[in-house]
Amino acid sequence: MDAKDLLTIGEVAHRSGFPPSSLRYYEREGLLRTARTSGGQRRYERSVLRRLAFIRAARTIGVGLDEVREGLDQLPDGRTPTRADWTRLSRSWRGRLDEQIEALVALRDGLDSCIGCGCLSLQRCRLYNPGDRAAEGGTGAQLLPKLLRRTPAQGM
Amino acid sequence: MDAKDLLTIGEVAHRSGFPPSSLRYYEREGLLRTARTSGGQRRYERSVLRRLAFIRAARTIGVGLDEVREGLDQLPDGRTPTRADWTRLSRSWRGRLDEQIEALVALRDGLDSCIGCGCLSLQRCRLYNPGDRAAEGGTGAQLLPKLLRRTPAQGM
DNA sequence: GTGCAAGTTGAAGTCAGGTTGAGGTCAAGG
DNA sequence: CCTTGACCTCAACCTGACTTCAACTTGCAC
Repeated sequence: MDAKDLLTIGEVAHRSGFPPSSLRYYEREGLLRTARTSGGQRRYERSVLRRLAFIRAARTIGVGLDEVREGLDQLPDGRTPTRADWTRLSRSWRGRLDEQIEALVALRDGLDSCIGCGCLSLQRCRLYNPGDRAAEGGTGAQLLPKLLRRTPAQGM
Repeated sequence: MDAKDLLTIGEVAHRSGFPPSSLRYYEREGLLRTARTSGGQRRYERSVLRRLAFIRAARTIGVGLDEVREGLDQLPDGRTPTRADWTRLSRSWRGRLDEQIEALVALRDGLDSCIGCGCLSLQRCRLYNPGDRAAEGGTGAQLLPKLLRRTPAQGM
């Protein structure tokens, strides 16, 4: 924890797999805090790697940065987060993952029956017309949570 | 199939659940073709509803518009698509869905073990460090296919 | 004390998948 | 014929998560 343990942005980038631009971006967005040298360069504590690991996992399962920030904000500010702290955070995603899986399985099964029947009917097909809403409702119900839609993710 | 069977954009919007703006957008993007009245207004064949149902299902499972277009392009141009045509298209998504589910399940199981061990370690944790690449590789392997990342999707 | 890789900033650009708005036109009922 | 709601186009804007750029500064090795 001496000053000499601090990492440069390049080192953090290398060890975390996030490019420096993302690290700066996360800082701007309030997900990370950094110390600075007298000259203004960022110096990261080792613990940032854990935070970044958390962020990566969150992003991977589709948690948006806002929510990630909320999660991270719940970590104790002074002391080093304990195992229990991280566990609590992770557990909520377990539920999210379960939901996502459930939604996908339902969709797959719906697709199966569609293939079976060959219908693809607006009127009858479960997959294409989730809420049995045929030619009625306005906005069109979404079967899957928005989370599950894909993202560009052209970088990395 | 008389001229009188044609639908206005408003009717299609209502029946399909897509807002008119999306219908116009899909047309610009080459996913839909429309007839026009002498005055330039769109008139849709009834079959567009089926196409739109397909598009909705595709989008729901995270297929991008490019790929949807490719799929639709494989439909016979002259004749009405048969059951077999739609089935062939749908079947390829079945594979995609299976992949997505598999990836999520793997992720969930990884998360389970993380919660179990409370580690969340960059060095050891499967979830946070998928490729066992700890502090080595440059870009950082992605556990999930890009498809699975979420998208803003603020509209609808 | 100098060279230069690595760091800094703010502004702007990118991507998909649309939406919104202004300003104008169409079509159908009365 | 006239009104009115539905429709038209084109351009600009939106979100989220970043990346890229230009112009400049730091910090460390030699």
